[in-house]
Amino acid sequence: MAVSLYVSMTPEPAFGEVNQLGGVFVNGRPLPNAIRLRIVELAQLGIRPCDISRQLRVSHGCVSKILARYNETGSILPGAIGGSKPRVTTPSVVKHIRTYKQRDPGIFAWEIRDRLLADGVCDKFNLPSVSSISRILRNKIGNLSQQSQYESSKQSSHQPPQPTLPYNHIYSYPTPIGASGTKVPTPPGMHSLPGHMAMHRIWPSSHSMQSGLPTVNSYVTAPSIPAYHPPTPVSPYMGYSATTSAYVTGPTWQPPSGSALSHHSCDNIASSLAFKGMTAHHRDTLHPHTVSASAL
DNA sequence: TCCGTCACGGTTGAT
DNA sequence: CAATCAACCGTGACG
Repeated sequence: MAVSLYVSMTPEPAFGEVNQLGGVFVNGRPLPNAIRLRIVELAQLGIRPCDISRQLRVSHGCVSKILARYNETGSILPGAIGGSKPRVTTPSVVKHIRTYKQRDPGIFAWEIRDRLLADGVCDKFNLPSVSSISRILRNKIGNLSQQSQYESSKQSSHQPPQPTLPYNHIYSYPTPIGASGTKVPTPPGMHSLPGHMAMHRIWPSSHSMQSGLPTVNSYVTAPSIPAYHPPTPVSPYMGYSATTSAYVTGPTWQPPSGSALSHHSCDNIASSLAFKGMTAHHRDTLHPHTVSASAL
């Protein structure tokens, strides 16, 4: 069912839906990291998934999924949503194209294409089309002199996180998940979490979790689930604030763009429990498609 | 009653 | 610049 809580008709996500357990969620969007974290923590305390489900008012399917993922990958974080993997324009290909272009600025796209094939950079299956190469030349290599590389253009380009950051980046993906295999060619072992700029915008979580693990009791002992709080148009997750006031000092829901982000680094949970024990390495198993780029 | 799984309707972001 | 597409999401229902 998931009663919809549209308050008036605001197009913004200043609403949520209520599941059968009375929990608030936003369809299509991940649960806040704070909730994910609590699911894992409660599970680690030996609380059964069904109880976690009831306590946090998250569907048991979701609890199951999050716990399963955590057990498998060590991450509480959701996967990378959206986007599509570069099918042919992998960083390696871009790099080669760039090299060709540097060596011969007058080179044609079709010549580049031939060379990619000839040099074994691509085979006939992943050979970029001429138009793709043109686009690469235009978009990614357009300014050879100042950009060192595709990667750097991707990563160093956002020095101060702009409010227009893509949503996905609010999550700190301490894993190739976010960078998921081919997306961002983050070398293994990286811990270049965008974590410091994570989550400010949306999820009300983790602000008050200054240091690592919050003591679980802070919410475990909460008066278990007062009657569902009628949500206000503020944050779809404010229902949680009732039981876990510690979590909800954060910003309320903001429209995904243009909102003034008050940035203090806050995504500590990612670094604390986002991974069991491990800090920055060993993430190979993380994603079913941690593919291809590894071969680069 | 618990829990794993999956269809569904949804969002997101690269191409 | 809009559309497309494939990734992911949590819910809810089934077994």
